[in-house]
Parts: sequence; C-alpha cells; structure tokens
Amino acid sequence: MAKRQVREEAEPVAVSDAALTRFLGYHLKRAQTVLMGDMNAAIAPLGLRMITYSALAMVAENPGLRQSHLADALSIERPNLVVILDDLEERGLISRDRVPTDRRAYALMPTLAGRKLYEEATAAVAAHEARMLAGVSAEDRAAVLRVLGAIRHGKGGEEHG
Amino acid sequence: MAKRQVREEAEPVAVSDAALTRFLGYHLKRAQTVLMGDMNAAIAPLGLRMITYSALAMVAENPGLRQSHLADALSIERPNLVVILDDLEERGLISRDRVPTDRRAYALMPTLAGRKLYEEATAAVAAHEARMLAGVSAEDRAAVLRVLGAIRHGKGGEEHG
DNA sequence: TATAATGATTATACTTCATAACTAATATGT
DNA sequence: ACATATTAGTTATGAAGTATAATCATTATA
Repeated sequence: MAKRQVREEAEPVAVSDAALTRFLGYHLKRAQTVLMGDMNAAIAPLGLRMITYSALAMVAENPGLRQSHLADALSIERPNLVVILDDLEERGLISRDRVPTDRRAYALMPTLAGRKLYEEATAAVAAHEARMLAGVSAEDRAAVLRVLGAIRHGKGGEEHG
Repeated sequence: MAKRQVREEAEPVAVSDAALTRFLGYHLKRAQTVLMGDMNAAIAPLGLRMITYSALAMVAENPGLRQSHLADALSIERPNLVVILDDLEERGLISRDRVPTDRRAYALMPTLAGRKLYEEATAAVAAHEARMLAGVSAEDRAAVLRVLGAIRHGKGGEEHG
C-alpha cells in the first residue's frame, strides 16, 4: 500500500511574525489573552469570572465601598458594574446596604458566603498563577511589574497635551 | 467668606486594590488595555487599528499568504479576518490574488501603497513603544519577554489532559 | 425653594469574538 | 469515473464586552 501521506493535524505552516514580535505590545496582548482565559477557567468551577472575582475582592477588602468608587477602581463603567453586582448579590455573596447619610448610595458589603468564596477563589487564582510562573525567577517577576507599571502610568505618553 | 470646600475634580477616593495587585494578571490586563489604546491612537491617523496593522504587517512580510494561515497566525477566526481584509483591500493596501494551483484560495499580496503605509505605521508604532518604554532598562525588557513567553506557552498549564 | 449635581439604574448601541451554515473547489475512496 | 468528504473563503448570526444617553431618587447649591 502506498505510504499514507501523513498530514493529520493540519501542521501549522510556517508564517513569519518577526515584524510583530519586535513589539512588546504584541507579546503583551497574546500573553494577556492566554492568562485571562486560563484564570477564568481556574475559577469557573466557583461560578466566577475574573471581573466578578475582582469586584468581589474589592468589596471584601473595602467593605462599605460605593458602586461608583468600585467602578472607578476597576476602570469599568457604572452601568456595566450593575449587572456584575446583581449577579453577586443574587448569589448571596454581597449585599447592597443603604447608606444612612446618603440614601442614593449603596454600601457594598461581603456576606459570610462571599468572604468564603473570595478566599477560595483567591487561593485558586494564586495557585494557578504560581503554576504559570513556576519557572520564572523573582528578579524577572519584579522586572515585569516595573515595566507594566511604567506602561500603565504612561511614561512619556501625554506630555503637555 | 467661608473657606470654599474644594472638591472640584472628584478626587479619586482611596480604594485598596492590594488584593488584586498581588496578581501579575491584574497588572498585565491593565497595562495591556493602556498600551493597546495608546497604540491604536498612534496609528489611527493612518486609518489603521492594531488588528488591521497586524494583518497588513503579516501580508507585507509574508507575501502570498493564505487567509486561513493568516487567521491562524493572528489567532483570530476566519470569518473575522474577512472583514479586516475587505477593509485593507478596499483601500488598495492589499490584493487577493487567485492561486492557480488551488482556485479556492487567495494569495494575499501587499500593494505598493500597502507597503508604504506599512512602513509608516511601523515607524509610528516603534516610536510610540519606544516612548512608552523610554525609562525601562534593556534587562527589564528582556525579562518581560521571557515572562510573557512563559505565560503564553503555558508553563505547567495543561499537563496530561 | 428652584436648580444643579450625584448615585444607581435602564435602555441601547457598538465593538469584539465565536459558531453554524453555505458556496466553490479540491481531495479521497471504491 | 463518480459519490463522498474535506478545504478555502464567505455570509449570517449570536454572545460577550464596552460605552453613551436618559431616567429616577436623593442630595447639594445658589
């Protein structure tokens, strides 16, 4: 019988992305996508996504927080936060308590179940990130934080503009 | 007169995000958002977005590329690539040439205008990234590439299943 | 006290990203 | 050769993320 042409798994076909790999932004975006997807998968069993976890974490660490302040802290729009908090509230993880001194506002409070799930999720995220960074030195991690901080806080981004 | 209660610009209200800042993923996402937005703004005057630029760059550096291979290389779905290429083609930056040996496929080719715009955009992106990373040492940049590579290629992400 | 501003919400639209289904062409199996 | 399956590209469509305008209740301001 003729030697079967092995082509089973659609071999990747060499495409040079040298033009893009010279940019840190390219690596940044791709790594971010991978990490985000991985993290979401890690806490999906707990019924959380990264954005939900982030909100829960902020409430747990800043009890009494207002929604507008949380939205600012997470850099998301207020309307989009509403549905996230609706989810957390419906599942009994946080409560929206009326603020006596300002009855327009809600003081966000974690429930006992919320605190518990927050601890579990934090452990899961930490464990997963530790695995992802297992082979990375402490120096390299520190370097990454320096660089990401520089990017985020716009070194030379908008001078006198 | 009473001392005017200065509250003009909605001062940020201290919210502790210490629970999240311990995770590299948090910094990664935020830095990525900032950098992406900045880069898009940098090449917007050329009528490009990062995804359009990336596609143009790949075509310019890999003339004759097929759409499916480009989609794989950019990690986007084929249907979503179509509209990107439609845009580039309508603007005369690339052409979809029929492949004689396989009349289903298109060989993507940059036009002269496409090459020229690619050069301009590359200069703009490079200049902008250089500014963003102005204060960052070469060692730190190398460290970032190591870490992002480790994340992207899943160190310990999915062993045996 | 009338007017403006704020906190939260609703409605909505736009963008991004993914899947299913379709057409045309090529590859495969008997 | 001919039926069947596969592939390249496209179309249609839906889900998720993100942003804006408008509204209601409440608080601040002139």
